[in-house]
Amino acid sequence: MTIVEVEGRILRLTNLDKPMWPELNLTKGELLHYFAQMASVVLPHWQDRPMTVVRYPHGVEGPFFYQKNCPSGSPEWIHTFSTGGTNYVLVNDESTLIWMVNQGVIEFHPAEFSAGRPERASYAVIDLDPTHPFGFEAAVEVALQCREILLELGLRGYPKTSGATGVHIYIPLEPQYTFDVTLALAKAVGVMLAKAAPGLVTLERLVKRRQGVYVDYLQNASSRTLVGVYSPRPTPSASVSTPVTWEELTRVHPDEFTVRTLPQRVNAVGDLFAPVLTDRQSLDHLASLLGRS
DNA sequence: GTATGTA
DNA sequence: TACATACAACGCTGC
DNA sequence: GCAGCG
Ligand SMILES: [Mn+2]
Ligand SMILES: [Mn+2]
Repeated sequence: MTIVEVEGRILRLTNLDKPMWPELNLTKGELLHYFAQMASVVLPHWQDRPMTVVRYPHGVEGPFFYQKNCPSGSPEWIHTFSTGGTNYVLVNDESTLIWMVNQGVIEFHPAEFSAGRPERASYAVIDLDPTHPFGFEAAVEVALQCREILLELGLRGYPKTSGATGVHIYIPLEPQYTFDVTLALAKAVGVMLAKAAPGLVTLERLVKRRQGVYVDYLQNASSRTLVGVYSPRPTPSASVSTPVTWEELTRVHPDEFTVRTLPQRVNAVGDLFAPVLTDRQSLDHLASLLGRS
């Protein structure tokens, strides 16, 4: 056991040599180091967002479980937010982040709203999920189409890899729109994509009938979460959900962005998702499109 | 990974 | 003391 | 009504 001090708080870190990705010999200690390096970039994106996490106490090859409620026995300085009978952790500082990673958390899924305004979405999201044998390249093709459609609608979107084979496009918004509005927007974009690229894009909800890149517009709901930006994934490569520019989207592969490579990249290119925090857009000019659906 | 319940 | 168990569910959709 | 979905 190792005692560290983070932001003046004493943390007991356990099993630092435990392999979280045994195949890569990537330990919990190294994962903690990743988050220590990334904290200043990650925390603004997760601030005040009720957090769902996925824990792998024995590494990615072992069993996992989702966690929404702040567990009993957590430090008293952990901030929480209660809604609908669930007491969520707010990952608002580095000490909370480090404490959670020591608990075996690998995936962080922040809510799409802020605790301060739980009825209003911070962004709409276009979640592109390719089915087998379609892959990341197909998702990218749809993402680029999506960029054009959004621009025609007068909107700017910001892409990131999901860390698996998909792409997430965030459309940051003025915090005044409810989730029925963001759902209507994503659905309208999905319909336009399906029209522009039939055979490649699908809105089929039944997995066994689905073929192509699924536009998962139903992710736009207050009860839904998406893997957060800069969150690791329990993949063989220890990939990370990573913001990319539209220009590089066509020449990257999600497995090149990992727990081991991301700190260097962020030092080089900065936080490409920073605009998601500042470029808050209006949907008022789309009232007729989003009116009723 | 840790708290809690039960034998 | 030892061992088992919990740790998320919500709301919509298509049949 | 209920299974399927993420
Ligand atoms: Mn996805
Ligand atoms: Mn999805």
